[in-house]
Parts: sequence; structure tokens; C-alpha cells
Amino acid sequence: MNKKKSLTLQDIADELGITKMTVSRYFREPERVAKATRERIAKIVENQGFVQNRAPSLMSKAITNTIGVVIPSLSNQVFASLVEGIESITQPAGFDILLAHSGYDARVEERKVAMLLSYRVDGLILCETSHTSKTINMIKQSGIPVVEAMELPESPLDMAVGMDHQRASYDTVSEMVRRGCRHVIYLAARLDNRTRLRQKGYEQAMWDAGLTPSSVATPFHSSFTQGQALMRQALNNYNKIDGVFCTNDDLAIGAMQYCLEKGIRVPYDMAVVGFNALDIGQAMKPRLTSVVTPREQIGIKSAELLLAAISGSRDTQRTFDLGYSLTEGKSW
Amino acid sequence: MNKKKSLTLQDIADELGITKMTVSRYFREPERVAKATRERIAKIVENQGFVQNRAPSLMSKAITNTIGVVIPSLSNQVFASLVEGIESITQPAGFDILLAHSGYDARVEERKVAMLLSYRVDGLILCETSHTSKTINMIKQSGIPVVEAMELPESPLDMAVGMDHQRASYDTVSEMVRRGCRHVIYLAARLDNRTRLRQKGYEQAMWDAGLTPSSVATPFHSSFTQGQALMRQALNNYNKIDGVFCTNDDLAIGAMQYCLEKGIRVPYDMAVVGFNALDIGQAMKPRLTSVVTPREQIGIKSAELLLAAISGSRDTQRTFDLGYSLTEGKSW
DNA sequence: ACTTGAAATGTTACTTGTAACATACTGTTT
DNA sequence: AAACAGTATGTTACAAGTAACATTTCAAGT
Repeated sequence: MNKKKSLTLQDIADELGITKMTVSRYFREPERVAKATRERIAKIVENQGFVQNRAPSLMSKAITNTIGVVIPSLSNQVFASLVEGIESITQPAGFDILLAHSGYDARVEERKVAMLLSYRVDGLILCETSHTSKTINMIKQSGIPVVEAMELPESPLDMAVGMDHQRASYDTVSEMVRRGCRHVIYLAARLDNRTRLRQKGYEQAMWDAGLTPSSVATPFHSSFTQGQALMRQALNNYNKIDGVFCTNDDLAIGAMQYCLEKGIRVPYDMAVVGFNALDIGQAMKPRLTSVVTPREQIGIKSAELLLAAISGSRDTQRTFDLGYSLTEGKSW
Repeated sequence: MNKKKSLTLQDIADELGITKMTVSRYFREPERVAKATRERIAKIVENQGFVQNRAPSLMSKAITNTIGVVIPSLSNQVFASLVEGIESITQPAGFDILLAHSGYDARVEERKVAMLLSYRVDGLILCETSHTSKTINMIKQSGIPVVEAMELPESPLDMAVGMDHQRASYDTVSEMVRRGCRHVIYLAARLDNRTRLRQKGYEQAMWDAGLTPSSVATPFHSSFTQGQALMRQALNNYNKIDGVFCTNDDLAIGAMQYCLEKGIRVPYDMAVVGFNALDIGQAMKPRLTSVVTPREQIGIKSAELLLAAISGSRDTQRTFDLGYSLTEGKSW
């Protein structure tokens, strides 16, 4: 079974003794086609499982009604919510999403952006702020609008929607200190930019409280078992820890489990705080305290801005801070 | 900043006083282009961030070097591994992946398949076995090869790679009984086909052991908090439970946490077994016993079969069972 | 000097849907 | 009967790469 020569508008037109133009109209402005003709076309389309070839309209039309989205990971609830937010806007607007993932690697992002641009997407949403120069070059050349989602880079490529990770971190760690923690350690996995920003906020908060920041990191990407390992390492390296601030909930859960295993009581002996407020943290005993990131809102706002820019009506504001909040659990 | 009229091969050719055919060759078979010319083209491509328009080649070439992949969810480690497996094969072979997600909904799958087919992908990998008739129609019409990954449907659309969920379930529950469980309850979230198959296996194992199966289900999609809720419900409804078999690890973790909270000791008072063997289960105390699904292998095999079929060399075998194993934790 | 052949580049026609404009046909109004 | 509006459909040219074949160029072999 080879790839068949696919059915075309012309094939349908021939079968009905009309021209492909009428069939083309059937799809784009059906009310312009006589009801009888419409039904005859519909019948063939149904029976034969006809799907239009998108290529010619990519060529002849300026707008393709597609946007490209590059997320770093396919298994992170954070980006799932982000994409959900995006789709809630793009789908009713008749836009398709081409999705790609970069594995947190700027060179992979470059490859994926090139692929998306080869399909002449009308806009891009990226979830990272560090890009290769080739990526930047290609995007500039294409002239399409871009939203960088999640962070608030100092000089965005174009537009940015996100929150201030460093500040969220600063505030949260400050509150840990206010609640009595004196030796808070920062646990970090593979260092992407958001991890670094959160670390900065943590360090600042510690210095400002007259305390000394210390962190434990792993080059592996974050996971529950890495969280365990980091907690073990932290306990080995430092002997007066009374709190850990984790770059995300995966690590926090792992850390909390390790404490449980070693008889370290959370929060009495050890405060554990995470970032992102995933569902898992809510199911834990004790319930995890975590920074809530407005990821679905970020997706919605990003898509709205992008569609506005595509249709030519840009906001003068380029950067949108959607803030953050906190789920207060029982882990601090 | 509007979408610019994008740079074309012709533009580059004009700038160098050659024809676009030579520039086209530069991309497809660079060794056929004189070194000097090659370098002149390269310079422009680099400087201007040129990206080829894919549309014309979608039209003029039979093969597009792309495959479409539809996964049900963007936040499930299971499908992340599957896609990783797929890409490990397709990328070195020069194939791009167009990714879409269906949210476990056959009508959304239909929309996404239509979108992918409109780009004339050379093959499809789907992760579900229940499709709308329109989906089936469109795929049949296109004539491209399809792999259904994860399960082993009785009559696959085309090819299938996966494992026997019912059997894995049967064996695992049988082992729970052998270890002394007498009142095992099945916990299920939103009923997709795999959940149903696992339930069947569970029920069969219970009947075969002379025991009565009972289950607790929720229409919501699975999550850790749903796991807690289901465990609560199970304990309310049935008063002699000594084990739960969960349709996946999310539910199992939630269930285990609920037990912990209520002072029910796992595994002494209650055995908890999950499905998929995610990292989180390994970080739990007690470590979760779970069925290991060979998802990366499924991805690899699916991609291999698909690429083989695209290049015209099909295996006679249509269905591939990659088996399963078990991580034995401390939760049974 | 002449042939040969391989390397480099060019020419032409084709892919399929769509914008823009043109035409045919119907029934209604004056 | 002529004019007209409105609906339905048709005609033509075009988008940007590529397959297939054609041509040019130039050094090597006789």
C-alpha cells in the first residue's frame, strides 16, 4: 500500500461536472454555493474522507492560520496548562497549532523553530528566553510576531508574558525566614534560566535576612528521585538545615519523601517549599506549600497578544507580568 | 511589523546571478554545487536567516519526510517517553515530527488527524485505538501507513505496537491474591480503552481466584488528588479492603497518601499497586509496586515500522507485543 | 586539434488551491 | 420588452520549489 495520489479539488469537480473553484468555495464560503451543489459535494467529501492539501494555500495566501508553539518538555504539567490556555483562544479563532518540544536545549529549539517557519506559521510562542543567534536571525527575517511565555526577559525578542520568578522566590524565601527558618538550602535540577532566576531570588532573600545562602544542584533534569538525592546530599553537606526551597514541586516532593523516610518531621524539623503548585503537592501529606504560577492565564494572554499582532493591532505594551500567588500547605 | 514577504530561493539566486535551481540543489544535494557557489549561497543563508518555504515541495514531491504523531496528553510521562523513542529513530532518518494532542477525545483526534493529513504527512502514529469513522475514512483515503501504539487492538487500522494491558493486569492482580489479598478493589479514572482493558484483566483474575471484583471510578481524568478521593470512596463503600489495584501510578500515589493520612499501613493493612512505573512511585515511601510499560521501546519500534512501510518494505507481521514487567516496591 | 565525459548550471513544465475578475442565468420591476 | 439585481459558477494567472531533461564548460586522453 503506497501513499496514494491524494484526492484533489479537481477530482471532486470532475466527478460532478463543475470546476474546482466551486469546490474550493464550498470549503471557504459554503453559503456562496447553491444548496444542491453543496449537498453533492458534501456527499463525496464524506464518502471519500477527503482532506484538503494545505500546501497551495500556504503558497498563495499571506496568512496560514497557524501558529507554532515550542515547549521545553512533554511531561510537565506546567506546559500542558500553558498549551491548554493557548488553545482556548486559538481554536475558536480558527487557528491551528503546530507543536514542538525542545528538551530545554536551545539548539533543538533552533531546529524546531526552523521547521515551524518552513510551514510559514503566522506567529510563534516560545517558552524559553535563551535562543541561538540563528534562531533569532530566522525569526527576525520572517517578520512574524513572537511571544516569549513564562518569564519576563529584560529585552524580549518581541513580546513577553510571564511572571517574575526571582521576586516570587525572594518573597517566598523571606516568608520562610519570617516563620523561623535560619538555614534554608536551595535545591536545583538542570539549570535552565528559570531555575537561575529563582536561585537569585533565594540568595537575595537570604542575604537580606543576614543569612548565608547555599544550594545543592544536579545536572540531571528534575524528577522525584532527584529530589530525594538532592535532599540526601543537602543533609550530608550541611548539618543545621531547617528548610529547603526547591526549584519545582518534583524536587520538593522527593525531598519531602526523603525526610519522611529518615524520620525528619515536615514541617517541625524541616520546612519544604516548592514551585508551580502541581496537583501532586496537594495530595501529599503534609500538603506542600508552593508558588502558584498562572500558567493557563499566561497561555491565554500570550495567544491573545499573538493573534492581535497577527491581525495588525499591536499593543504598545510589550511585557505583561501576570503575578503569582501561593498555596499554603502544611509543609512550612 | 507585518509578516514580511519571505525570502525565496529566487531572491537568493538573483542576488548571486544564478538560477533558483542551483540554490535548490544547495539544500538538497550540496555536493552537486561548486564549492565557490556553495560558499556564496551559504553566506547569504546565514546572514539573512533564510528558511525554505515547505509548501512547494509538499506539492511537487510525493514524500514530505514528515510523520504525524497524536498523543492523548501533554503532561503524561508515558507519552513523553514514547515520543522520545520515536524521535530517536525519525530524526537520524531525516524525518520531522508534527505533534498534536487529543485530550483522550476521539473527536479532537479527528480534528488533529485532519490537520496532519492536510500537511501530507507520510505516516501517522496514534496512541488510541478508538477512532471516529471519519478519522478512519480520511486515513484510508490518504493511503499512508499508520501505527497504533500502546495497545494491541484485535483489528488494527494498519499496524500496532504495544503490550497486553489486560494480561498484565490479570497477572499482577493474581499475584496480589497469591500474596494474601482477598478484597482487592480496582481504582479507575476517566475510562479510556486502556483503563477498560486493565479492569477486565483485574475482574478475570478475581473471578478466577474465587473472589468478587469491585471497582470505584471517576469520570474526571486521573490525578493524584483523584487517587485520594477514590481511596476515600473505596473505604466508605467497602469495609474489608486489603488491596487496591490502580489504573495508573497517579491514582496509586494518591491512594497511598490517603492511607498514610488515615493511619492505614501500606502494605501491612493495604496493598497498593499501580501501572506505568513512573519515577514518582520510586521516590515514595513505601516504594510503589507497579507494572512497567516499555513505552520508549514502543516508540522506537513504531517509528521503525512506520519508516519501513513508508519506504515500501513492510513486514508481514502487523502486530507487535513488546511485553511488560514489574517494579517490585514495598507497597504490596 | 579533436573527442569525450563529468561537473556545474540552466530550462521547462508541473504541483493544487485561491484571488480577482468575468460571465451566465434567473426572476422581478418598470 | 428592456433593464436590472442578484445568485451561481467559470476563467485566468499566480504562489515557490522540484523532477526531468538540456546545455555549457573545461580538463584529460588520444
